[in-house]
Amino acid sequence: MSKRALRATLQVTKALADAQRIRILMLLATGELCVCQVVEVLGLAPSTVSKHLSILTAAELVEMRKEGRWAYYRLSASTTTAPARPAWEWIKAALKSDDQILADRRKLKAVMACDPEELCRRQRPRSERTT
Amino acid sequence: MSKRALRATLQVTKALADAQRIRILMLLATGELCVCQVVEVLGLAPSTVSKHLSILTAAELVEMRKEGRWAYYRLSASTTTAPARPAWEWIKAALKSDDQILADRRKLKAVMACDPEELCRRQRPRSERTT
DNA sequence: TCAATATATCGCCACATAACGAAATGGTTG
DNA sequence: CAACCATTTCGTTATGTGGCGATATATTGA
Repeated sequence: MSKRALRATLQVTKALADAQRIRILMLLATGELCVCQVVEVLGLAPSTVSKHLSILTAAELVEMRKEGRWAYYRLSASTTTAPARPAWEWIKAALKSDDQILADRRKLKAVMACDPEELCRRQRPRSERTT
Repeated sequence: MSKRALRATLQVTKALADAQRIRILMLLATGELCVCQVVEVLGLAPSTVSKHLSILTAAELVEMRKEGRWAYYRLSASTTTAPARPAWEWIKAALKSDDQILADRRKLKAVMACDPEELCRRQRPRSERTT
């Protein structure tokens, strides 16, 4: 935390400077989620969500756990405990009653109701009809 | 703090997601400065610095005071006291011993030694020779 | 009023970045 | 092994943003 602190700090602030990534963090605040669940709530392409998650991971705001074909993401220990925590607490508090965030949470509840298998099936490209 | 909190929050995180703006905030942490002093330390064009300051002002991280032709900027009350404060405290602490930031502080000390009039004279375009 | 001047705004250019679809990857299951 | 599948990586495109110089604005002082 001496030479290149600015670089590291900017990686975090840049990660936080995007609406979709904030939405993802707020979703993960409710607990661990797999990629397809985030995709379903945000309504973005899987590749896009994956990119956002990799940016959050690089900034150490988020951690990943692989289980078979599924990837589960959660807030990292450093987000909830380490130096960056105050920043995160501020954002979390500020957005507690934001319309978009509340809508996301409602949608998440619905998404959590059906299992990931079903979600992924729905997200598959339409071009897979018959061969 | 209910409907458009995300928009407001993003304005702050985006303002913090740029190296030059962080450098400016860290300079202002030492006290009020006028534009030409910031220009001298950062080594950027006055118009560029002015833009950065307006972005910081829009995010309410910084406040301005005009005195004659000079504009003096300082950290805003909301930066140092309001909700965003934890985020700022985190950044300030993280960059306390960053090389770039330390270099800026050293340069600022030199810049503070001569008065603004002199700084502005040096910053004027060379094309003003004779008519 | 007019010239000088500190800062702000505007127009432009170069580069960064978010989004997507297509293809690659790594893992599971038949 | 081969088909399948969730996720990631890659290539492309559209938009956003930082930088500068030129110009505009507002203030001082002659």
